[in-house]
Amino acid sequence: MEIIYDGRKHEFPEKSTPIDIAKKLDIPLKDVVAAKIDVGPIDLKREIDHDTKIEFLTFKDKEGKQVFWHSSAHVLAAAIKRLYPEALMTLGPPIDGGFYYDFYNLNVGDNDFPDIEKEMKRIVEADEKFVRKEATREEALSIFGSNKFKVEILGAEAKPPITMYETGDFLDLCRGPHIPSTRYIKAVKLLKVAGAYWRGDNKREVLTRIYGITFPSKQDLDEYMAMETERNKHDHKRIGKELELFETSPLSPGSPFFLPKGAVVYNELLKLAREMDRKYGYDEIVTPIIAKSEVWKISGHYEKYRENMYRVSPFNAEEDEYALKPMNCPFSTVIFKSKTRSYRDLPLRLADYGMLHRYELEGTLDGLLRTRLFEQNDAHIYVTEDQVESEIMRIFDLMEEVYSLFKFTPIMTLATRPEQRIGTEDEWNRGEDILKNVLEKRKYKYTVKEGDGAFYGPKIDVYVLDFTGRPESAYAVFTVQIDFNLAVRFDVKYVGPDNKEHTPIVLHRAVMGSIGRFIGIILENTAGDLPAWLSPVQARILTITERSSSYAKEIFDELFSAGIRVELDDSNSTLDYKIRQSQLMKIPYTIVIGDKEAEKRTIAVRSRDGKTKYGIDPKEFAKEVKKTTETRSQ
RNA sequence: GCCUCUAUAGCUCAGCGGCAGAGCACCUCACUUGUAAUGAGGAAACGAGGGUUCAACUCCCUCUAGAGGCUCCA
Repeated sequence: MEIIYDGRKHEFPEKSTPIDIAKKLDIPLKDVVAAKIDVGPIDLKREIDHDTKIEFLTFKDKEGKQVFWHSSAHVLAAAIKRLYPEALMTLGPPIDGGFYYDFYNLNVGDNDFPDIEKEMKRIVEADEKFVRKEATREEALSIFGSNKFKVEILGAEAKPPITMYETGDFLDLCRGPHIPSTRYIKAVKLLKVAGAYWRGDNKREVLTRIYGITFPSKQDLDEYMAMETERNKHDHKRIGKELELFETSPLSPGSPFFLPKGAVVYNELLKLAREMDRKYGYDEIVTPIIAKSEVWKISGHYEKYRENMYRVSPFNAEEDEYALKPMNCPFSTVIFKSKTRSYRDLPLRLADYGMLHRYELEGTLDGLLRTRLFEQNDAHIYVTEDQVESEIMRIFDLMEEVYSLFKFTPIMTLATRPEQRIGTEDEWNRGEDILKNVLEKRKYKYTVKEGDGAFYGPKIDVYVLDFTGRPESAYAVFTVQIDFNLAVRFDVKYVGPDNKEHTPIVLHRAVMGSIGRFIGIILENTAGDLPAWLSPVQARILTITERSSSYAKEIFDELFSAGIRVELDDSNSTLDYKIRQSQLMKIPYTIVIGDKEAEKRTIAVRSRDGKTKYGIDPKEFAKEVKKTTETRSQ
């Protein structure tokens, strides 16, 4: 078959699939589908619209979803145009979970959704065809000239011929492709309305962004809604409240208050962090939480980061300004410089778990995941140039050991040189090469974020997905950064084998992002079913009647002195009730004590999945729990 | 910081321009129970400050806090 793409003819075997074509021409699959409209049938999961004979991908394919939702965005825009003629259309792309469309000069809230949805359904039921039209730039400008956003698009990126799609009385600039007709959209749901900046630039116009999702059947929508409900169960803020782990208070917005149970989890993770750091050759240091702002002026952060710092003046205004530290970096230099260092001292690994304060903007706070106060399991490693790679490998060894304890799906990114940066091109080249090299050697899948590095060096970040696997809700948990800046700024030197002074390179790393964030991520991933070693209460003892109270107390004492985190519930409510409470608190082991147990001096152990074992020896149980706690097995 | 929304009891949620409602949790009493909610009774709330009104929890404004986005970010 013959395919015309970009003005040139390409010859393909008759049975070529769009995937083959996309690969050969090195273009996105969806463009092939668009091109294919004029080409004729190709063997792929597909549907053909019986009226238009247009072939399109089914909703089941990822590309098909994108096409479907993109078309839905057009339907939304068409509905808005009818209901709010004064609104200006801008852009409306498909996204991972649906689509959005940005409007200028539109003021709606979610209470308007029912009306908009109704209008969309009207368009859907009208069975409007998506008709592709072509125009020259001049023709397009005459059509969209009154819309400055469309004019900007036409000026900036659209290459002639300009393509437009018409749906009924609605015409929009669009590359396509689209589904043949609106009638394939069987279920419509608008999700949320949000403000967004034109071109993502917070100095440009604020647009009204409406998010929505559509499906080819009502049933798909129902499934989606069920999934959303399930997702809600994984919300760490909810879980934190229900399991009595942490609170938030207007007394200190953005700073979590860990309750006794939450503090147990917190400290268990700190313990893990310390054990790992010890194993991998780190020394822990403890440094001030507040210091003269001078420090950040030297480091360069003051210039860039001042707005996010908690700055304080002591009693006399003339005194130097102080600031709560937003990062630990500069303090490790004081430790390094406390004596003359030799190349034999390197790598020097200094771990610092200091409390950090960053005045994050109000709208960005998010439970434990984004806070104003947090504690990183942070470290700074001073290395010579030829130690950089092996040291980063070692950091990843540590990371893998920690992450193997959790069922995480990590996403890795390599962030490269930003526009505003310090250090030589040569340093950046070498730094980025080393990071790339490490990623390749470890066979990690990663994406490159061009220009996203720190001003002082490139970095690798690791994000963890929540249980729905949606990348937009991923938070960075791990980071490793190469820093060309710190040692220079603070005049840090070591003596090399040549008996001359050299400037070390500093590596920054954080394994858990912050302890609090890590807890949040774990809660989202487990829905609160923490592994026994991390559970604030590992076992709860329930009595069936008051007759068993004294034996239950004996068991409690025994487990407690064995170091197990145990609770006793000998209240006089029913067993069913107590079981339910224990289950709701997600306690790994529920121990039931009745007459039979007291008589035989055993316990009955119910695990979280509802399975119960009777006649267990309490000593054996204690031993088992202690072992799983120490080895951190599931 | 920007956009939209929200704020009623410890929690989840009703409600209305004219006396504040429920379920769970809590307290008391009864019940003494074998693997996900025993029954009865009781105590407990309209985020803060202005304004409109005879009257505001309800309408308007400001503030504070929260949710979801945007911009940021461990």
